[in-house]
Amino acid sequence: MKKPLVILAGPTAVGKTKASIGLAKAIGGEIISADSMQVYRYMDIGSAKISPQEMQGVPHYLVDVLDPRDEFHVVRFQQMAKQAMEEIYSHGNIPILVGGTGFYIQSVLYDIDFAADGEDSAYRKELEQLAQANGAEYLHQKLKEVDFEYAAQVHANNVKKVIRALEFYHQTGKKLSAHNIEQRSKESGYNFAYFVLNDRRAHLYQRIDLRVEQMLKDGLVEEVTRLKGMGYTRDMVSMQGLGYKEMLDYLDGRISLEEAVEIIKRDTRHFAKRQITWFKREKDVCWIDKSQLDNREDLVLETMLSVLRERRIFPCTPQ
RNA sequence: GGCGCAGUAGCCAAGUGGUAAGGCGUGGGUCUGCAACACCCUGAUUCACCGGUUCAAAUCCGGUCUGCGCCU
Repeated sequence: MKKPLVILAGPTAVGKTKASIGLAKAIGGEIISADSMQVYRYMDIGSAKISPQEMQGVPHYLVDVLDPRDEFHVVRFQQMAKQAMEEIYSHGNIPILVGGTGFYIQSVLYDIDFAADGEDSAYRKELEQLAQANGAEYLHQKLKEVDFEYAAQVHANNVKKVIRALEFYHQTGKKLSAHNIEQRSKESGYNFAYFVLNDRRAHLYQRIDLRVEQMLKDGLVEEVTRLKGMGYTRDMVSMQGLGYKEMLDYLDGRISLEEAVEIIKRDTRHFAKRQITWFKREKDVCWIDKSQLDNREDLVLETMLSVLRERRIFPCTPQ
């Protein structure tokens, strides 16, 4: 019997957090954050982290658990999320995965096997230097020799991905392209419902702008100043988050505050667009368009509950 | 009213006789260990309008309109 799993995803600033609380309370769920920034401590404003009051007693996992110095990536997320799910199941509750990082969600939903053991930083560095010295084409050519199919898929300019594919081959002796095909064909081991909360593009963009303004009022500059003072620097994954890297640029005098704010707004819009693109090709997704529900939270919740009942993830309580 | 300068895609903008660079935005997409990352694709049958010169005009000439500046 497959275990139940509820997913609530969507682009940044649609209102996932708010919807997630109502949902959790309605079905007796506990929330696992699928967010690459809210895991970090001290990064509250810029990551739009849920506050303890907002949680309203609903248990949350993977929020505030890492130091900004720590590395965070899919594999780590997958491990931590699975562990949290075990705990939630042991309580007899339903885990709700809430967040906007599609890749992270996919990693647990389909239990993707990332194979190999960790990264080979020495080898990576070597490849990076090769790319630097001989150009991206050169590295892409090398990839062609070991994994023609993957090389055909990935653009030579996408050095990061080319390096990973080469590293994968270096570590496992297998082609990443073959591995991907294998993983892609997997069926989910969960009885799941995958909701994607969405809104009209123009309205979403408007919300993003407003939210960035609000972050400023809430003290984003002060937050980043504090982080900088604690010794966190831009080469850390955490400091590459939206709103953080731009504020560091401002604090270092590279750009004005106005420029930083404009860049944050623009890049957040770009980000939201990319998120939507991701969810569009995800299969078995249930889209919930807020604009078609008059932006009413009760209707959003009711829509989700009816799907859950239909799939028998959340049993209809006998009247 | 007179003189001068300007008018090129949603915005910025190159091009000054040979068949419309580029950037930004927008839209679409890729992604299987950095994913709030990285990367790819994406507009002008036409250069304010009308007419003329020329084999050929965004580019030259005349007129009209609009904006800006100066003068009266």
